[in-house]
Amino acid sequence: MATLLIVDDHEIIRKGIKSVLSTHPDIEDIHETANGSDAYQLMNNQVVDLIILDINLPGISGIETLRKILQKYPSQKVLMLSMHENPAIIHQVMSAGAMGFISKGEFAENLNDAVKTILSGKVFISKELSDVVQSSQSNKTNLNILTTREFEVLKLLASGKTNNEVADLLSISPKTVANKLALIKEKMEISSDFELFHAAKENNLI
Amino acid sequence: MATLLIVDDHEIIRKGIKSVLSTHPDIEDIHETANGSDAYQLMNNQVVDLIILDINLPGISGIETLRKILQKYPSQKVLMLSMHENPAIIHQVMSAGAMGFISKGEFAENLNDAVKTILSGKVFISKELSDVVQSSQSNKTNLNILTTREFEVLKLLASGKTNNEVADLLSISPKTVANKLALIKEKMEISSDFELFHAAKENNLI
DNA sequence: GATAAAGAGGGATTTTATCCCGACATTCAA
DNA sequence: TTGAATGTCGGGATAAAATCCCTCTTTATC
Repeated sequence: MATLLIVDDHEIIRKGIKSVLSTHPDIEDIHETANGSDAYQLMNNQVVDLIILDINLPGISGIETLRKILQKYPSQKVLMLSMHENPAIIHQVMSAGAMGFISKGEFAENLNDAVKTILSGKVFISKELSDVVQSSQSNKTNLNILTTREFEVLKLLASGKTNNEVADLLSISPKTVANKLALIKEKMEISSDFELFHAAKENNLI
Repeated sequence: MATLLIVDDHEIIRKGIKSVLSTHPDIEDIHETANGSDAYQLMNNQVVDLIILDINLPGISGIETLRKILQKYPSQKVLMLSMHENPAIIHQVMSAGAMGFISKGEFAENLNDAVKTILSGKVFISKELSDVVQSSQSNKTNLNILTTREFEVLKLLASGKTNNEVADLLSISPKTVANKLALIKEKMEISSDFELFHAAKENNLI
């Protein structure tokens, strides 16, 4: 028998998860919290076999929470849950030590499988998602390839600043900003501002 | 006793809704579909007292679905459901004839109230959200103030087209496109492209 | 018929974008 | 330790886009 902890700020999702898991035979107790700090708190006096952790949490993000928890409890099993299916993020959470990733779209079908797989000590990612991650490893649409300075420029631009404002903030010439932006676009294989915006958003820069 | 129809592409959400409503005494039957067309289909041979309709649906959007349904069944009670709390969208769905709006954040607390209120023939919006809508009526960050042509231009630009491409598509001068864009930004009180993309995305233009 | 609002676009100027280049610093391996 | 590679910063030139202001036509609306 296993103990679970569900961390998600939407009660509706928590109820949905519980409802899906209600048919699962091996679960004896399900705790829930609405945010990362509460989850971290709860773990002081409660051992759980598996944490189902949403990525988009208010306050401390799901990924930060994951890191914090694994730092203190390295063997803690965590299944990450996200609304979106962003390859870079999936890669990020798996590298950080999560035992599984599941998107809300495939949730209902795969959750019981995922829980069972992870409880038995194995990693769970649905075939569809692992394909997505695989194919994204080759292309350049992730931000890892950007230098720190490029990243900085992108972050400021993505937050709505103009070239000139960014130039002022970083004390460099507007010309440099424009040049960096061009380089960023080239590296990320992006042509329109729109795609750039999208990428920035996907990577939680905004 | 009432019959319900839940329309949401995420099974997890549908289960959550059902779970929350399980304590509701007046509901006898709950149907569910994953998209708008299925919902529309189902209504041919099934009368439901209330539809709980997600705004972000694959294919035909929730708002379009709402319009289509109300056109055929003008007295159909519909409670709209959204992940976000965008004043412009709330205003839009309520104007379109929805009987209520509820965001996934406040879902668990307010759903039973909302269902009860709407079934009794009254409109439901939580106090928090009605305040939000109220205060947004004064500022210009919604798209209702755009003319149809401006809207068209914005949609094309937001989809990643350049000024010149948009000009070609609409058979107008690139100059006009630029002028319209400036006007759009002014009306929406937006300075950067990124904010514009943001607004476009919030309003489901992308 | 007058007034207002929407659509289209010219003129001039500033800001960005694009591409290509050079200067300088750091890092890393031969 | 000396290249080679890479990162950072920007100039030059040209093209595209944005910005602000103004004119003109069409279409409602009163």
